[in-house]
Amino acid sequence: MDVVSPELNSLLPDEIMDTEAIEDMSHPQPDSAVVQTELSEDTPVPMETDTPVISESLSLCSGSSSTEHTQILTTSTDSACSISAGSQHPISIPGASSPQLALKTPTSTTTSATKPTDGLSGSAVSTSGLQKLTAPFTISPANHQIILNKVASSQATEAAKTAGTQVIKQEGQKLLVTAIGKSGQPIVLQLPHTGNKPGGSQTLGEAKPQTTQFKVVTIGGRSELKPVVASAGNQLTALQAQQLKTVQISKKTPTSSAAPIKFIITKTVNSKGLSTQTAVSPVIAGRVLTQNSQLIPPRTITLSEQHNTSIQSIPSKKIAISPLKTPSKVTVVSVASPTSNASQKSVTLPVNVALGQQILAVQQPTPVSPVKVATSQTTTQNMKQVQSVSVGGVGGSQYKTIIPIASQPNVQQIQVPGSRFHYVRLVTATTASSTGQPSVPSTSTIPTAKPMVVNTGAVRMSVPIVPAQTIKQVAPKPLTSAAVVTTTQTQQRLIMPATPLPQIQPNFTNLPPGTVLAPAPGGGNVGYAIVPAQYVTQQTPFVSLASNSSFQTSTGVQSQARMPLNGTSTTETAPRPRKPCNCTKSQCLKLYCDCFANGEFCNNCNCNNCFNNLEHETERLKAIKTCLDRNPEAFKPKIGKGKEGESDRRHSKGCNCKRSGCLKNYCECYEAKIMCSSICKCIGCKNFEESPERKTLMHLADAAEVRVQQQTAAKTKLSSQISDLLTRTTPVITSGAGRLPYTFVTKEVLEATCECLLERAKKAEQTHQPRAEAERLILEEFGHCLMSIINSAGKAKADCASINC
DNA sequence: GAGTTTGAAACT
DNA sequence: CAGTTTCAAACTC
Repeated sequence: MDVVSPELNSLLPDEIMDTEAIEDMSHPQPDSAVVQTELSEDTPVPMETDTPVISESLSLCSGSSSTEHTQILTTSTDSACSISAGSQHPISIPGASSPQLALKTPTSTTTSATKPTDGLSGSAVSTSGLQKLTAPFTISPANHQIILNKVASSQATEAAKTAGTQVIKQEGQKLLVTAIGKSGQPIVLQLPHTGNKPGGSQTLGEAKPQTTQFKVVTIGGRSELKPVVASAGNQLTALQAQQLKTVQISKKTPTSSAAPIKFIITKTVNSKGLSTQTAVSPVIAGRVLTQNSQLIPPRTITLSEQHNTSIQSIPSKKIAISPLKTPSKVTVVSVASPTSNASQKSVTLPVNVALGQQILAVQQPTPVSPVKVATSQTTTQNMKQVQSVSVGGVGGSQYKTIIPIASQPNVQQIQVPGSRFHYVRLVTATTASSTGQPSVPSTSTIPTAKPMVVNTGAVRMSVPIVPAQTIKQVAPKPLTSAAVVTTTQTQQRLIMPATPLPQIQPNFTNLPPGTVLAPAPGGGNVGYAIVPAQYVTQQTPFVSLASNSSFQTSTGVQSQARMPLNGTSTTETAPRPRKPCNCTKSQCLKLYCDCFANGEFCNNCNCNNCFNNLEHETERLKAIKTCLDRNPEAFKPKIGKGKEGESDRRHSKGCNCKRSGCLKNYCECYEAKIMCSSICKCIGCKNFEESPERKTLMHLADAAEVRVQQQTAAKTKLSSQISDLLTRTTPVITSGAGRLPYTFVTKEVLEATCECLLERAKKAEQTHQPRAEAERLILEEFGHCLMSIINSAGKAKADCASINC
């Protein structure tokens, strides 16, 4: 069930990691169920919960009962990893009954939870030979927190540090678990299954490994398949600004041991973001390992949180995942399940988790029910179920899709021209015979494609990162789309980072697309690849795969991807054709390079000394880190959501044009076809709503576009006519008895046709027709000639047939 | 296609 | 943070 390797966890940026363990329950409880959490034996773990969001939702709240082992644990170093109070954290797990498990912080409607006296207290305990949570903890519903160190004093903290223990401290309305453990020492929290205590929190009972378990918080540590594991790596302390908070949620279905459901939700929380950053972009990575049983209803897990700390002042508002808040959206899609068969690989997304502005869509093998993504919009919006995964770049918005990769299959990195991101194809090197040729009619071949086979051997997921030298880059031709190829194998490989760079802690949300997150070593067999949603939407029939015929495309993602997003059809989100770069000095490792800036590998570019490829993965990663250090938003789309009342889209930083009047493509605003906003620092800007120059340009551009469209339509029509002609004549020619001679279009016929065309041209010239009109007339005449030829051919065939009869 | 202009990115 | 330099794309001829 591991999702992110410790190494990668260390690389994860500060904004996203919020470790929350959520375990899907085999027997979902009704509303207002109390989630029973246990850190260890006799050690109750308070659960911050709240009222249920909707019916069929299981609320993990202190005032509710639950049979599930659920734990929300945040480990971070000096950072405030929090489950925002006042915000909902609904989690819905697709299932047959479609129950939803909702994690919410107490709202104003939850009176019981707001009573400080309702809090639980106890001692955090951890075993398994790992570090223990020795600090006492307390559930403080009033603060919407779980306080493990009830003595949340500096002395306690220092003592905990000295003891090398983990301290969960209270900080405002945040659930904070400070990982101060020894470096590399994982914190293991065992959450034995216990019964529910409806109506309030309760002391946790004995641990029951056989029951549902949670795997919580793996930071730097190697998470094993233990009930609850919380580990803190020393890498976290390397950058205080970047903290990790990881929650891994696993479920064991009592009814089906073979179908455990495990969720891993990771999010880094930037301590700075608590105060200043407005665009905390948590990343949720979830996966349903083996939820193959048809008896298990798909469930949707939806997590919502307020990602903007400034909103914390708003009490008990359901904030959430507002795609509108930022253009970035991360979709986590579980591509395949180890036990799923071919049919199961397709289509449905069993679990969709929307957290913050990201959507977690964990693909489920079972196509039983439609995927639901519960997204709670801003404060005025409650949970909103939408189709999952249908994400796509809109107007520069960047949507990332994290696809948990089924184990075993190799990963092929696919460069799709025109796309902002890299695509990762999962292939199974050992199942070539089973997978067969992709079901994609390859209208375009990829002779130059370099299929990247990441090591054909069985590679355990304990190998967090595939060495760069073991992979090759796929370079499909333009107009081709890559496909995520999934197999039923149990292992997988990943692309990036190809070289472990523990010292690098890139912002996970800002990781360039194409990054494949490695699962935690030894922890599981699933990985996550950040794949642009565009990729999903670009699943076109003419997807051309590499020469390796063993690859098999996953149609499931395709179908999902075609779903419109925000009312925008996939056709509207068609990626712009990426132009090849021409970098000469930057080695394509600086943001000067559009390829690099877009998170793409250079492909079919004209650059010199390019390092933006897998062969220079190390340098590339360093460059990414450098860029992120310089600007954490470096890889985020520049065109984001504007403030209310302003245009929907605006440049995140604004332009600084001085001489172009912001009416040339030098201006990033104009290039993005948006008007300059108040944040622009441009001089002599003419790119505003009422600008006559802008209107003129717009009109000209529109006229040009219309003309291009007309020409394209004419060409298309002509091509179609010619194609139709060929299809109608070819059978005649090659149909044996009814065969017409190839010489049907004789020299005389050609000459006559040319004469007709010339005559039409002369007439057009004599009548002083415009050139375009003349061309149209000539083409029209040509069409008539063709039709005459066709008709004659048909008559000849009929005559021939009559003679034969 | 070469040269110029431009503004973002990088650097100091 | 401001000024300067570098860089590659956009643009012009």
